[in-house]
Amino acid sequence: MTDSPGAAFRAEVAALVAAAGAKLGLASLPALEVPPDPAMGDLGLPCFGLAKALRKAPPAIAAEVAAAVPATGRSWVSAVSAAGPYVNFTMDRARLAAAVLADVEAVLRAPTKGQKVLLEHTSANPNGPLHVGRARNPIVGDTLARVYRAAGYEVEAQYYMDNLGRQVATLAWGKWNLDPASLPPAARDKVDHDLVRYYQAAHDLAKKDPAVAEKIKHLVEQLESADPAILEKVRPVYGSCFSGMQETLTRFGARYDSIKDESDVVLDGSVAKTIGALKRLPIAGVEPDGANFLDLASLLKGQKDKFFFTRKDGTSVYATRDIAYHAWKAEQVKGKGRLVNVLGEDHKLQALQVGTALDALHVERPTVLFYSFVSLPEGKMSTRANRVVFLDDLMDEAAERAYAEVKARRGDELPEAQMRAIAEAVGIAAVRFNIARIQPEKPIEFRWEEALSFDGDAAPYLMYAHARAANLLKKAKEAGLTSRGAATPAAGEQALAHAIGRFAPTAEEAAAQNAPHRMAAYALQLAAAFNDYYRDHRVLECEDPAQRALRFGMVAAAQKALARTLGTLAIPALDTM
RNA sequence: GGACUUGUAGUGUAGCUUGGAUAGCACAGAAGCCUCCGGAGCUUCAGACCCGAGUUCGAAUCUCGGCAGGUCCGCCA
Repeated sequence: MTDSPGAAFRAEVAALVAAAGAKLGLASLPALEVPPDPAMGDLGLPCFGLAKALRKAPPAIAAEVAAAVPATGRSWVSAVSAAGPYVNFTMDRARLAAAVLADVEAVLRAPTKGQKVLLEHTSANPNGPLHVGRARNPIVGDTLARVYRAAGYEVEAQYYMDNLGRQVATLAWGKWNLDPASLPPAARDKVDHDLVRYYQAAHDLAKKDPAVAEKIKHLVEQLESADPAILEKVRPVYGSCFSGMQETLTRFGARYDSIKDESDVVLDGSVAKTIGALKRLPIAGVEPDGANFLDLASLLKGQKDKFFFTRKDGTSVYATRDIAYHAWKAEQVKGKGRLVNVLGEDHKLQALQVGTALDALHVERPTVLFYSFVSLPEGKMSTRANRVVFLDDLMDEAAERAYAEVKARRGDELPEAQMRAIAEAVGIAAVRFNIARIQPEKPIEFRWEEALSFDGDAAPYLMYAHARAANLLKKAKEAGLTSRGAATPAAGEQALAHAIGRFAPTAEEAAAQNAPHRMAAYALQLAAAFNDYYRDHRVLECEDPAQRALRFGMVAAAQKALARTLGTLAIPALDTM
């Protein structure tokens, strides 16, 4: 697999700089950086750090280094120049533009990594509808999965079904024992909204009535031991709740490749095995009442030092089963990949405990991407306090507002059904993008106007750029245009090609840093680059056939690049909107 | 109280990992651009690194201390 043009260029510059450094007798060289203005070059070497060793002013050093760069071995480097204290290297952009024109798919393709990424995200308890506070998990997780794929990894996106434990037990007990007539009406006619009423009522009842609390506790115990009979009895309840949640996630564009039940790791003996292994660790200890713990005082600073992995009766806690689950996951990718988790910041301590335990067991720990909460101006989202925005409602509202926009613009030319379909795509993409573009560790205060914004740095801007390209291509094809016999790419083509060429490197960087929001930033840059080109280069009206073919080819390449980029963000690439 | 995390124009953000050349983008504001390949677009103007020390030739970026917001500190999940 050949390197993308950007990677090949960087490697070449590194080799040239190393050769120049050797000629001047320099042991170490500063890191390359990207100049602020592309007119200066594509990579620059700052010479400040060399001033002390050489006892010369940085600009003089830059001139010397530039002169020492060998003239041979230049394939992607078209110019080397000293600019003040920097040595700048310019990429052969005509060659890049030619590569984009010849085979844009090859330019967009990141080299296959031959590595698998098992990526766990969302994994919400199946006891009620998803709200916007939780929605950041599928957005970050699903986008990251798509970015990893674009970066050349094989990805399995997994949902960990927490089907043991109190939440499911409470839901099931409520469903079996409560009279629907005694419950408040469901917020909407959808199974997860219907079922959450039983969960809430049972939860409230357990707080007031010790007998109910005892019954639920007993059910939890039966579940934790993964009693098959009980499991089969509970499964239809949480299963139908999950089907409602899945409907929401599917509409939201989030896809899973697999679902792993928590009960599996109990049934297959992993949990028992994990408990045994943990007990044998040097840092393991036992309380007088029989509860087992790991003493993490020497490993975690300032946190709770005792991490309990069994109760006094010897049963496992959630975190113990999580360790067993991760040991199982590690086995799945052993020697051929790695684990990535997307978790809310409230799981930080728990992830630290699980990770530390995995280290002690010599099992590869996952890398974890934490996101901060989406809260309301009034405070943290809470269903019980009636301070919550459901994802279903947000998507409805987004689609409704988008419909108003489509209707205003295209009302007299498009059929109703098509306008509805466009509105659905635009509205949901806007909601996703408005969160996806923000660095995960930044807290977000939810405001309807911002979540639903269609202006500026937003999904409709990206979708519009693609629709423009697609529409233009359609007309060009009808006019019989092709990209054969194209003229030589000039500055305009080179600028657009440069933006297109950044796709694969951006995906690789975003994957390496677990930073899906970088893909969103890139998408805005690519769309802006296309809009610049579109503004300055008429295609259909171009008189010169060679120029026209060149422009057609560039727009065709840009359309493909935009479609690929939108795909990593789960934004539909519409041909018309 | 402790640990972790965030603080960038009026507002929302990028850049911080790997310190460097005019801190990028958008909304709102001001002024413009369709005899148009769709104006959900484009051009111009104005406006910001929480405070204070330190390290460095150089700090939005690294370190320390404040201040402010968020999260966590269950033999719950």
